[in-house]
Amino acid sequence: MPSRIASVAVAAPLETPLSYLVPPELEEKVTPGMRLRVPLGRRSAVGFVLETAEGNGEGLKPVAAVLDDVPLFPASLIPFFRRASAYYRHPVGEVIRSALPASVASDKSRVRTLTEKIYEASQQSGEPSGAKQKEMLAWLRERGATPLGEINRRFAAPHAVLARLCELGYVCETMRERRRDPFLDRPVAPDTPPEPTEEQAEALRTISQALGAQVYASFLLHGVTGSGKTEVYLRAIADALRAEKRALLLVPEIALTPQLVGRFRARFEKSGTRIAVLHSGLSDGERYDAWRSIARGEVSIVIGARSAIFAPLCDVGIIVVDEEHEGSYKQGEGFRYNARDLALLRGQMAGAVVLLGSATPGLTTYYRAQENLSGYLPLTVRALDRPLPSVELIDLRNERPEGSLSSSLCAALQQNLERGEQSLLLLNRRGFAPYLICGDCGRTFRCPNCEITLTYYQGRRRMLCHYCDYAETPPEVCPGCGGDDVRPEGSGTERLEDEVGSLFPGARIARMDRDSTARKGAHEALVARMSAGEIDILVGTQMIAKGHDFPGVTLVGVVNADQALNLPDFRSAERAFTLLTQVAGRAGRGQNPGRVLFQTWSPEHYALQAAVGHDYRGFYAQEVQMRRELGYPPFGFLVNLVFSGVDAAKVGRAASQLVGSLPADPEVEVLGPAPCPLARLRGKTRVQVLLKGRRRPPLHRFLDQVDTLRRCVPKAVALAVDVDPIEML
DNA sequence: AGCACGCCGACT
DNA sequence: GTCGGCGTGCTC
Repeated sequence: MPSRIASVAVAAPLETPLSYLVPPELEEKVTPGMRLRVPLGRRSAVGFVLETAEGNGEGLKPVAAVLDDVPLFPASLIPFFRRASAYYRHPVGEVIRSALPASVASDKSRVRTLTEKIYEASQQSGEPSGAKQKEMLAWLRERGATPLGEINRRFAAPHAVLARLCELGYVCETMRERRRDPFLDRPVAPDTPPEPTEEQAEALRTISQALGAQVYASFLLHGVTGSGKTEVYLRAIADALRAEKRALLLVPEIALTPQLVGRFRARFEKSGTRIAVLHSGLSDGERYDAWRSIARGEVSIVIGARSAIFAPLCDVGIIVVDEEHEGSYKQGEGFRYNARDLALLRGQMAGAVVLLGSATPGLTTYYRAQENLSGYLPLTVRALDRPLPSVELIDLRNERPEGSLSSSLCAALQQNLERGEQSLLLLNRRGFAPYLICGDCGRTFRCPNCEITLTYYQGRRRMLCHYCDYAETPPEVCPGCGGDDVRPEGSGTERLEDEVGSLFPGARIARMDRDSTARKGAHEALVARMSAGEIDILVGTQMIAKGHDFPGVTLVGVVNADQALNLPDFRSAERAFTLLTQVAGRAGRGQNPGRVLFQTWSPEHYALQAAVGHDYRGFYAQEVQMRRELGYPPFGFLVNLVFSGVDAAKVGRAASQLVGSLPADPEVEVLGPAPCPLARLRGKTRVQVLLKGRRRPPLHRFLDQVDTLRRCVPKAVALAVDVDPIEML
């Protein structure tokens, strides 16, 4: 006898979905996108319905319960989840679980939907007799539907009055699901859209045409810093909304500031367009509310970081990825997806326009545009015709400064202070010093769990590991030789801040890095102080290079421009060029022209030379040649297999064994096993095997072999498959 | 991931 | 003899 069968992605590392019998009384509710409780072995688990069909239900267990009233995501997203799962070699159930807000994915922490009472003036004309009643009714008539919370804020003890107004029929009371969203609480004034420049208008015409065609198209919006990419996003999205479509905007987490959200609200809210903001600062409840609201179709624009690519939005017309080159779009563990790449996939599957924006596009993105695999929309002119800042290199080999700052950089800072203009100093390293060393015996202090030195923090008198939570108090005397000359070596932002403080005693100095912005609101506060001109010199890590427009900054100094170049990674030149170009772009955004100084030991390096000349094309030409010769992206594709476990011998054995059993394949190069650059992390030994292929399909077929062989990897060794890795530390 | 089964060492 | 160690394998 045929029965209803549901294919369920269980939130567990199972390669395939499981089939369950749908009891007749649940048939109506078991539809794609629904969350279920299903029996799994001797326990039960959460699962997501992928599809249902008629079939032979013999031997199948029945669905235990349906956990939602409405699906958590539209059925149209399911093929997308499946493709993402196949591409990144990660179980579908886990893919869906990491897509959903944490509170929904497990049913341990159950989030209750908050409701609130809404009061609205009815059609009934006339006036009540009481003065208080009159006042409140007039207020409600003017405001429209108002939640009780707001009425409470305006009127003291409104209950009796409200009840009477309802009784008389002047006001109706309804319940509504409450939305909690800190970004959307503050009022914003509508903006006046600026007239697009010629280049912006040209880009918008092209995008508009693609939107009209209602088929997939991708574009690179290549705009120098300050050229007005956001205005293009705003207008392109407005265009999509006019065609009854919805929009998704991805931004790097750091850019998720009130400013950006504010610009979108100012542009769209007056027309009643609802915006949802998904960001890491949301509580479980807030995230859940935003998600539900999107799933119910109440939202037209979703703004969010990486994971927003999975937002349950229907009828997506346009997906914008701002700062598409950013590494933060790649999730570094678990389900290791890249939201930028998934944006292209989702756009393809939805027939949407995908707009990738950057001043320094990722090499692969630019290559795709060169090969006409996507459209190319250049913005070369800075708004208000501001010139690009002048960039100079300071050769540290000639200067050999005593502290971190060369005399030229000091002089420039001094000059800027005298003029009353602001400066940024970039040093991409947190803490006081990267390590402590004993001056007598040379002993350094390492993390017992990780293969790195402990970073010294002078303010806190602590040594901290930046990878695990390990912390210890620095010793007074060297535990090895008893010497008392234990001293910090090298410098980080904390030391630089001190140094700058003693060089310029009168200056107002602040520091921006992950440590100084850990507290909620601290980052925002620093940005506000900087914008208000209350800081003369801002010292910081790459955080200062991103997302902010400080018009008062006319000098940018990079303390160690080589740092990014010396990482063991084929992308180090690209990363250095991007960082330097981005930070250089912070100078001279206001009235006065900008000046940028890079301190370096290798001034001849092409990444530095290109950054000096604001020469993306020059950098690209050099870099692409190297990539072509070595078969790196975009001329080849990589998959990194990372083995890790507490027992070093087992990890090594598992890796060698797997590599030994892999069949020879002319299309795939197997490099390794070799220790990861961070050979030990959080107490686990890590070994990697890098797979390299000139073409994607054979490489992915090869991964089927890996999937088969991974069954032989003992449980004590974890194997992570990282498709298109961007950091291999 | 759980959770059980299973096959080897020191205990009532 | 059994309590429990964790290595291996399965979950519709």
